Amino acid sequence: MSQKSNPTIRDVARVAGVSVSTVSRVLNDKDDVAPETYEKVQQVIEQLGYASSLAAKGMRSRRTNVLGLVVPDVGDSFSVQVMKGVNQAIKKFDYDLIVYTGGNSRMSRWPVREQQYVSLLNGSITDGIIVVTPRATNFFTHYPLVAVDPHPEEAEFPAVIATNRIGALAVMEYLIGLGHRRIGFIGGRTDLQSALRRFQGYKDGLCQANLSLEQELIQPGNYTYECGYLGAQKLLSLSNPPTAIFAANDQSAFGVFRAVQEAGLRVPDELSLVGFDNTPEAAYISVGLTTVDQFIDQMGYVATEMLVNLIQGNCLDSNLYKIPTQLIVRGSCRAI
Amino acid sequence: MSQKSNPTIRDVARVAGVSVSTVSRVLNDKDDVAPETYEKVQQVIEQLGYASSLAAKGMRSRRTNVLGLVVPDVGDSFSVQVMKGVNQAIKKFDYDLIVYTGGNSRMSRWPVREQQYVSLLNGSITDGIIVVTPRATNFFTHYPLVAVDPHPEEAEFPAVIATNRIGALAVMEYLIGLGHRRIGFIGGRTDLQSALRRFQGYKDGLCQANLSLEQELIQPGNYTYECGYLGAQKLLSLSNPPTAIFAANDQSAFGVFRAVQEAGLRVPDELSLVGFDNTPEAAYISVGLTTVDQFIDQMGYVATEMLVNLIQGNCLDSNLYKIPTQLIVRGSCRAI
DNA sequence: CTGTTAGCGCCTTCAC
DNA sequence: GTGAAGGCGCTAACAG
Repeated sequence: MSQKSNPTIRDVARVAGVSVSTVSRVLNDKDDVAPETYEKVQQVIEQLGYASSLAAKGMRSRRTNVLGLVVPDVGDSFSVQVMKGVNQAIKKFDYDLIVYTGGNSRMSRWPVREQQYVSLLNGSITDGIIVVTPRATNFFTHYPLVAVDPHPEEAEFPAVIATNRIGALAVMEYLIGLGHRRIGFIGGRTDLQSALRRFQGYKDGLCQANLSLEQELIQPGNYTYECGYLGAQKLLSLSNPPTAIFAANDQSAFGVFRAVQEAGLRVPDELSLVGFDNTPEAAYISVGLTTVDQFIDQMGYVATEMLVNLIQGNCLDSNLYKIPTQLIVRGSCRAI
Repeated sequence: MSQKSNPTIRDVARVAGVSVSTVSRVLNDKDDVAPETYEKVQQVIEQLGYASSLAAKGMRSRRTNVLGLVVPDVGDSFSVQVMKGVNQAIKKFDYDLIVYTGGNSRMSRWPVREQQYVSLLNGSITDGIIVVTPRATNFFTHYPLVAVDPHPEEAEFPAVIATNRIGALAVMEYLIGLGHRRIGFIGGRTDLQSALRRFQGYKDGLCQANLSLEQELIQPGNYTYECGYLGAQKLLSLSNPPTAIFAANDQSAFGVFRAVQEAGLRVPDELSLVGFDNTPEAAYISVGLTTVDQFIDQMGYVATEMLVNLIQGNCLDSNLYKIPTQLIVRGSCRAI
C-alpha cells in the first residue's frame, strides 16, 4: 500500500479514453463538456479513487481555495482558540484550511526565521496566510497575509489585535472602584507584546487614580502557573500586603489562587483576584475568576475575513483591526 | 504586495550567478558544493527571502518531511487533543505538520467522500497522513495512513483506538463495588464506535455482576449537555430511580449534574455520577467528576509514531494499537 | 466539444 | 564542482 503512487490525472484520462485536458475540465467544471463524457470521466474518477494533487494544482493555477494558518505550536491554547475562529470563518467563505506548524529543528540552520520560512513555503499552496506569532517582526511574502497579535509598532502588514491595555485598565478601574488601593501585579512574558500592554494598563490605572506605583507590588512573571504561585507568596509575605492581585493571565491567576489558599486565606474574602484571558477553567474555579475576555476566536474570525478580502483584491478598511476586550465579573473580587 | 510572485529558485540562481541545480544542491545539502559557492548562494537566499515552494518540492521529490493530520473540524475538542499529541511527536521526529480541514461545502457534489478527497490531496504534499474520523470507512490511498479511533471492524489500515469498552467496564466495576445496583446510563452518539463500545461496557458490567439490564435505566443520548440533562430528568422521575448514573461522556454528565441539582439532590450524597473523557472541566466541577481518561493526546502521539514507522518502511508490530483507558476517581461517587 | 502544447518551480540524472 | 535537460501532475492557452 505504501509504495504505489496515487492515480494521476493521466491514469483517469487513459482509463476513460479521453485526454488529460478533458479530465481537467470536468474536475474544474470548465467550459462545456459533453454530458456523456462528463459522466464517464466522473465514473472513472470514482472508480480509481482519484483526487487531484493539491501540490500540482497549486503550482499551476494561482488559486487553491485553501487558506493557511501558521502557528508556532498547535498545542498552545491561544493558537487553538484562534483556530476555532478561523475554522468558523472558512466555513462561511467556503475555503479549506491548512494549519501549519514546524516541529522541525533543523531549521535553526536556516538563515531566515521559521515563520518566514513557513510563510513562504505556503505561498504556493495557499491563497493567503494568517500568522499567529506574538513575536512577529517583518514578514517577507508577496501574498496576502494577516497577522494575529503581532507587535503593532512593527506591523507593516494587516493585523488584528486585542486591546490588551484597555482591558487591563478596565480591571484596574474595577478594582479601584471596589475600594482597593494596594493592588499587586503578576507580570507576563516580557517578550510578548500582550504582556507589555497589560502592564501598561496596570500602570495607567494606577496613574489615573493618582496612586503611586510601588515596585514591591509588582512581581515578574511569564504567564505560568508557577510564577503566579511564587509571585503571590512574595506579595502575601509583604509587611503591608496587597488587598487585590491582578495577574497578567488566568494561568498565573490560578497559581495565585493556590498560594492564597495555602496561606490560609480566602478569595475574595481576604484577597480579591483578577486574571486575564477568560480561559474555560476561569468559570469553574471555586467562586469563579473575574477576568478579561479578549475573544481570541473572534480575532481568528476577523483575521480570516480580512484575508479573504485581501485575496479577492478588495481594500481593507483598516490595516489594524482591534478586537475590544471585555471585563468578565465573577466572584473573585470584593469591595473593601 | 499581493500581486508580485514569490522569488523562485531561478531568481536565486540568477542573482547568485550560478545555475538552478547548484542552488538546489545547497538547498538540500547535496553533493559537494564549493564552500564559497555555498556561502554566496546562502547569502542570496537570505537576501531575497527565498524559500522553496512546498508544492513544487513535494511534486518532484517524494519526500516533503511534512506529516498531515486530517480532521473533520479543528474546533472539536477531540481533534484538538489529538493535535496536541501529534504536535509533540513531530518535534521528536523532526517533521513539520499540516492540519487539514475542509470548510468547503461544494465538495458535496464530489463523488468521493470528503475524507478521502482530502486524504488524496495531501498525498503529494505530505509523506503520510493521520485521519481523525470516528466514522471512517475505507480509505483509498497508496500512501502511509494511520487512523485515530475508526470503526475497528472495517479497519483495513493501521489505527489507534482507546479501550472504550474496558474503560466503561471499569466504571461499572467501580460503581458496583461501591454497592450500587441500580445504575442509569446516558448513551452517546450511536453513529460513533466509541459510544457503542461504552454501552457494551455498561452491559458487560451489569452481566458480570449478575444484574439484569433494565430498559428504563437506559436513556438515549448524543454526547451533548442537553441529552444528559433530559435523560437525567427522566431517570430521576422513575418510581424506583437509580442510585448512580453513568454518562457516556463528560459533557452529558455535566447535564446530568445540573438536572440533579435542580431536583434538589446532591452529588454524590443522593446520586453518584460518572462521566467519560476526563475533559479539563471534569476536575473543576464542584466535588470533581469521576470519569475515564482515554488519553486522546497519547492516541495522537502513538499514531504519529506508527505513521513515521510506516513512512520509513518499517513494519508495524500491530495494525491496531490500543491505548488503555484509566478510571479517574474524584468526588462524584459514594458508597451506599 | 475535445486534443495538443506549453510551461508552473523544483529535483535528478547525465554530461562536462 | 557545476550546468543542461527532462519530467513530476496539473491547468491554460490554442488549435482542430
